[in-house]
Amino acid sequence: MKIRILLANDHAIIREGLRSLIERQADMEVVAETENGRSALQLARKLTPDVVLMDISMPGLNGIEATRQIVEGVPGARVIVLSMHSDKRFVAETLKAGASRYLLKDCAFEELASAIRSVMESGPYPRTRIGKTVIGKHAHPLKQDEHTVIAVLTPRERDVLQLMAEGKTTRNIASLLHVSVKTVETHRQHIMAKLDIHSIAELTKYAIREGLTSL
Amino acid sequence: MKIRILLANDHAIIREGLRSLIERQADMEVVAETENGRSALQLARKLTPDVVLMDISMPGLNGIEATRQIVEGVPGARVIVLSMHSDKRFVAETLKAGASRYLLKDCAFEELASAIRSVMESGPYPRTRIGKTVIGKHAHPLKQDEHTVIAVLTPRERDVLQLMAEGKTTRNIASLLHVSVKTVETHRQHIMAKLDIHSIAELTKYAIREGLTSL
DNA sequence: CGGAAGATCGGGTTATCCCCGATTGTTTCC
DNA sequence: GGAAACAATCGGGGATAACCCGATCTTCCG
Repeated sequence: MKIRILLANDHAIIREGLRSLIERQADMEVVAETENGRSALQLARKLTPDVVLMDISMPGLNGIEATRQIVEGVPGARVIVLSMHSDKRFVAETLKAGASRYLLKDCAFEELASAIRSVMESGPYPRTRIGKTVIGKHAHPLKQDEHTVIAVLTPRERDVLQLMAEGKTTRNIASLLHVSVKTVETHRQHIMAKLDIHSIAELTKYAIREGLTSL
Repeated sequence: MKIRILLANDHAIIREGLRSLIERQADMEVVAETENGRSALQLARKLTPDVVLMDISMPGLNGIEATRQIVEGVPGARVIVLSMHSDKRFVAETLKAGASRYLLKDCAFEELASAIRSVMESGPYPRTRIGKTVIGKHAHPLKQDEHTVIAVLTPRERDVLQLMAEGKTTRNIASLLHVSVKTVETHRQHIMAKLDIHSIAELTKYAIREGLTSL
């Protein structure tokens, strides 16, 4: 019995590409595809696929909300979200909505295929250990945030990083923290050394991902 | 003789999907694929493909600038841009950069295939009637985003902003764009003046919001 | 106690920032 | 068709900030 897959993605050519790749797998088949979240839900109810391959950004019902409703309303259906966003909050939202996996679009198809097989091996409702499973799963595409800011950076360094990511100058930060400019510079150097990030831009992105500042 | 195609797209799984679809066509073959604009240029120079299938948003050199340089530097190469942006100014910029076609990602693969064959039939430089052909193609989803980068910043300034937001230094950007450090500095000043943003951190956030770079 | 880690600062070198101006080519507009 | 505006390119030079080295002091813990 092949793994029955439903494709939900708003770009036709990407759906076709995925379908073409999936159909090369002997143990998988695409039972339907759709371009929006609402019909994804309807098709899932009607066809009860084993796996729904879901995009986040779709017109109408978005991927996260569609995931929530499919997981609740279609027994046995696992949802794998394929997204271009590596933002942690997207990931958290998606998993909270009941998705079994969260993969980035710059993963290889082989990773997707093994993710599909993997969620089939676990039961239909692997939600109890989603946290561990999935966080572990996307450890690589999210480029090693095993060591989150809290683990690696000291409290003072986090203060400095946050202010940097908010666009404050070194001098500004120094006066805000009531220390000398040199101290702030040292903190910044330590931050950059620890994270192996050597530009304000990348540091800002890191801080955003870690929730130290917002867009 | 098959049509020799170079794939440039920053998402691995989309590249694989496109490759899979293209390889089903008897008259086409994928000679190489890459995830960034700069190596697309290098590969195009080295392999002289018939068609470069280009994504707009790519790290390093973006698709528009890569298109410009490929059209100028690789005789006989036609560039077809595959984008998710239906914004008019993106289209205009892309075509001005010398692309032969501008297709949206929600087109069917069949449209892409016929576009590839079509640009092969016209000469290597069919730039004269690009306008009509392509504008007609994506006539449906045109929306004006007045407040985006496109309205305010010039193409070159967007290039610079993107590279800045990716953490490149001024010197680095200068060598990437083949201009002097002074030129990049001027662009940066213009960007900051136009946007009234005066820190790399805030500029990075702006670039992320505007889709010029990702987290 | 000894030693690691955190927070604080300084000196000197290098790079960047920011004001100015200047040239060339293209687009636009009356 | 010519003026005007814009875009892209570069340079000088002084102020500023970042970068790399090291150094002190405290705290905390085995």
